[in-house]
Amino acid sequence: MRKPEDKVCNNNNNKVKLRKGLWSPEEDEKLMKYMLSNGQGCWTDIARNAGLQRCGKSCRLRWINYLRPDLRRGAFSPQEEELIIHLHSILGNRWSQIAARLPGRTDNEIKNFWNSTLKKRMKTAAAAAVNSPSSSLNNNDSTPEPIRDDVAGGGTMFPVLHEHANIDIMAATSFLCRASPLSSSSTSTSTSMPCPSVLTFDPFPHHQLNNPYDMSGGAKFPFQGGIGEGLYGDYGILEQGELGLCIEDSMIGNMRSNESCFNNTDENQSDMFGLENNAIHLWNGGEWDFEGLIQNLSPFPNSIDFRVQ
DNA sequence: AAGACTGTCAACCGCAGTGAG
DNA sequence: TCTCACTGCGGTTGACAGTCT
Repeated sequence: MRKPEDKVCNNNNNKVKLRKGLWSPEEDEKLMKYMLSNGQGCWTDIARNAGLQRCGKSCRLRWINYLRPDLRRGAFSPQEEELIIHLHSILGNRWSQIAARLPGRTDNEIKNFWNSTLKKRMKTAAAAAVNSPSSSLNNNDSTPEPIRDDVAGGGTMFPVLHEHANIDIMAATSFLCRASPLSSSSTSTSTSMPCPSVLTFDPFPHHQLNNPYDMSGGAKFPFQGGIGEGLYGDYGILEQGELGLCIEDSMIGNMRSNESCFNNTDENQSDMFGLENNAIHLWNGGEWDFEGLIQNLSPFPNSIDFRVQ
């Protein structure tokens, strides 16, 4: 925690000493009273009108992260933990978006929780999975080991398999499945390594989510830029320009599966998709892109069977 | 008991996006 | 079109608390 300190700032041409550091109960009370009676507005004005020697930015942060009446305080529930893990596997470090799906929780809170607790837990779980005797990665079979980013190094939770000329979709999906720390159906956080009955993986690494794929001029290779972190669950979220690809794990053995590929071209919204009865269900009306997928999967085993549901 | 180490979390910083003038 | 203020976001810092040695 920072000690309160004063800083001389030029605020509206007036030399005003702005306080920094921890908020005192008196400051909290001033801000709370002002916000409850006047509501949200320009934070610079709020800071001034509430009689606080704080910058607007500091007031905003204090209100959002601590004073807001609708904040849910206390430890994260197991359900919340699982949701955070799941959402992070989809959204990456987009804490505000994750927080938006957890009522009463702030992005700062979730970020802290992730960095202090969940990241370590996931790393441990992933290491255990890789070191597991049952892991194919330790087997001396002929399956080439996918190249992966380290969990910490990549800043992401799950292994990232990069596109390489000889990447093997079978090995990749198998790897993701075995390395997955989460069950697709479990409702409780688990550190065991169940193999999900349905494996969904996101072909795009999280760091590319802000750079939606350019779908102009034909579909892009869905693994372009790397096979990304897995979406371990029975639903997911597609942002604009993202393709989704789902493979039913139980069919990996003979490389025949119920597959779908779609992309979301709506810049204003995310698409939820889910799996049910081996079919992909898409809400909000994403645009299917089977031709592109099939075309772009041509370098891969042709025994994969894609069907429109 | 005390110092070292580690975890937690509030708050700051810098950057990017946006809108008004 | 440009500038500037404001807002929101993610990364980082640093103080305190708890645990370990």
